[in-house]
Amino acid sequence: MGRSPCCEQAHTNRGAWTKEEDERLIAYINAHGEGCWRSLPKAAGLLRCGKSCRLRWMNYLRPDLKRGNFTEEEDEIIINLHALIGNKWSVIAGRLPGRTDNEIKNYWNTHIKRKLNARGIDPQTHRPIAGGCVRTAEEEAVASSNDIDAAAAAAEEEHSSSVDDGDLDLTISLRLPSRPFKTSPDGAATPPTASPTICFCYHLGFRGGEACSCHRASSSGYVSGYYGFTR
DNA sequence: AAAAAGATCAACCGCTACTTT
DNA sequence: GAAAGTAGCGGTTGATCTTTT
Repeated sequence: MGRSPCCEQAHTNRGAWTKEEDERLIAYINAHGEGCWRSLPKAAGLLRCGKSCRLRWMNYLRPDLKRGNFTEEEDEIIINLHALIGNKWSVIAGRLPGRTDNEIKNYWNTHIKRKLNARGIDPQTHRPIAGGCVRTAEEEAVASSNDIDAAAAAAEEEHSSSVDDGDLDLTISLRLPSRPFKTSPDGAATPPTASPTICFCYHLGFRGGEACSCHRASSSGYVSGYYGFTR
């Protein structure tokens, strides 16, 4: 599918934003609200692409942003959530009011990775470094689910003790194919079309505890992951 | 004081998911 | 159902700042 460029490269400014550009963007959004980023630059009189405007607003100009160092409490929340859901920076940011996904991503790469390494923990797997033993695929799968449970429990404990707006709840279900793979004349096996899935339903502390969005299953993936939230 | 190395973070790029036609 | 348009996400880059030699 073809995509048109998000902006006319030749007629847009790039690089650092000037004070005047910031002021224009703030004034425009204060007057008209967020929305339709593509047409915003023209309407606001900015020589920027919509993407750039959105990023600038979301990460630096929004009035509800919290600047300054991360607290120990925030560190632990980030670590626990990362153990649970991986590099879902926007989801993690959603649990830290005033923090942005970009800020958390940068903080993770510059501080927390090192912090975990210093603790002897692999930042990607959240397992002790220098394990040494080799697991089979089945053992790996079981171990992974146990790790997720542990991370969920840790995150829930952390969350309930430090964040005042809800509980963390993790639900994991596994759905295996109820029908066998089809075999084509050339011998190639193809999955059944009834979209068998392994469904991960994460509910990260949103009041109401709505069930996951499994009904929105990806049509392309045999294995799918979901995390659906409500406030 | 100057240069080099390392750390930080704002911004861009490419992609995917979602929505509309 | 397919194509096109848009918003948002995550990875990466590069400019700038800070620390070390």
